[in-house]
Amino acid sequence: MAAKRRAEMVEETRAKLIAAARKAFAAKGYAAASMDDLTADAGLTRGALYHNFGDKKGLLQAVIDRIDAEMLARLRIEQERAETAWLGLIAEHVAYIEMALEPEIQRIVLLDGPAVLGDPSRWPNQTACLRRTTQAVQALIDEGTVRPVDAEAAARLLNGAALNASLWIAAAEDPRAVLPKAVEAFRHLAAGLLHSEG
Amino acid sequence: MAAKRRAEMVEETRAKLIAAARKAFAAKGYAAASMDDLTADAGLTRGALYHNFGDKKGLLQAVIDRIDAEMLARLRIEQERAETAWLGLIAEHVAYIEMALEPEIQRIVLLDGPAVLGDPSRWPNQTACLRRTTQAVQALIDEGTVRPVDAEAAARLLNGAALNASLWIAAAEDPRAVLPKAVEAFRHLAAGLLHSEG
DNA sequence: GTATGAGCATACGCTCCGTATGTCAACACA
DNA sequence: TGTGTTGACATACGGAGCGTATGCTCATAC
Repeated sequence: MAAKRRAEMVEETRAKLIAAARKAFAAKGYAAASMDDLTADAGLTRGALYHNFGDKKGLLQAVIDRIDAEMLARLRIEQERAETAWLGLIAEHVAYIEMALEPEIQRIVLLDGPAVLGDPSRWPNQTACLRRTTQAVQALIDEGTVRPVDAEAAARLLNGAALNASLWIAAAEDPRAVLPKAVEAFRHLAAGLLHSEG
Repeated sequence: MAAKRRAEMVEETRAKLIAAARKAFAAKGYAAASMDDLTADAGLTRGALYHNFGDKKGLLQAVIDRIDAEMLARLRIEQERAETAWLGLIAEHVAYIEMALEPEIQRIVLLDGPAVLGDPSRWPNQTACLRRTTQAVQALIDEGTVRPVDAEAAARLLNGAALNASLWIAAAEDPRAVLPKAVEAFRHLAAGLLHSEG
């Protein structure tokens, strides 16, 4: 048990810090979360934090990267379940809307992330979710299902619509009641990208 | 010139503070903007600030209210120019996309605002822009132009799509080049709300 | 076995926010 | 016109938080 490898120790402390930060950022928001508190909560001090992540923003970036990876995995599952590529795209965004209902994702990834780190498309990780949507749209264009629009533009708009749907739902008194309304409206909007079948 | 009314003096200091805050928030972001600096820039001290706006968040709220009012006025103009209500809705959102290109609006209203004050739909002012869109959509549904979806849902999604389009454009290397792509994609998306004409 | 450096803790200074207190001018009223 | 009162703002103070500089400890290399 004792005498662990150095690399293992480091990975362990990094994981502990990310986990503690994730909890603190979700609960209090990035600005109100104290580095002293969250490091102590992980059984460490700010020294470990600055050594591993450089500064507070670096820690936020690490937390977001981790959450983004988890989101990507869940989207992949939704997409693979669908019968067609188009239905897969829709299913992904419905899943995106539902995921954004989770306070953790909303607060950290959708609110504080852009405010602190700038636009997601500039992040090092580039938001794997967005890349994935862009590729999916491009594939649908290539197969002739979707109008020949700019794939990245369409992806950004779809993600934006889904995102705001989530923010709206989350702020509603009864989130579960407005969710179907948002999903329906999203389906109609997305259908605008299809070729009109005359 | 001298011996102004008390009410005038107050309104003047409030205006000076809002103007200075607007500049500082846009340039450095809300978190990095120092209250000492921006009040000094307005020829005042933090005393005036806390007396008039309660705290830093109150000042941000006041700044956003002011910008929001200006945005609303510009949207109104765009809408009134259009020939039909539907085209007016499109024109408004195109204008919204273009407005969101301005760093001031992006930084203050779209990034820091939601992160600091929470979801816009919960703001006291309730984002006049959003209310306006909702009403416009409802009117289009009533006149039979738009499918019978939930008006607020559609409004949120449209605004969200436009917002993300703006963020994307602003982060692009050549904003003016991708703007038409975003506008085109938006038109297609929005068309999904129309009744399919068989 | 020792030297070296990584990994983390401790200590310090600086900035900044919010509040409590003080001061002065404008208004009300006699 | 003189005085009390209150609003508007400045000044002073305390506390918290971030980032850096420094110190300690142990694993790895040779």
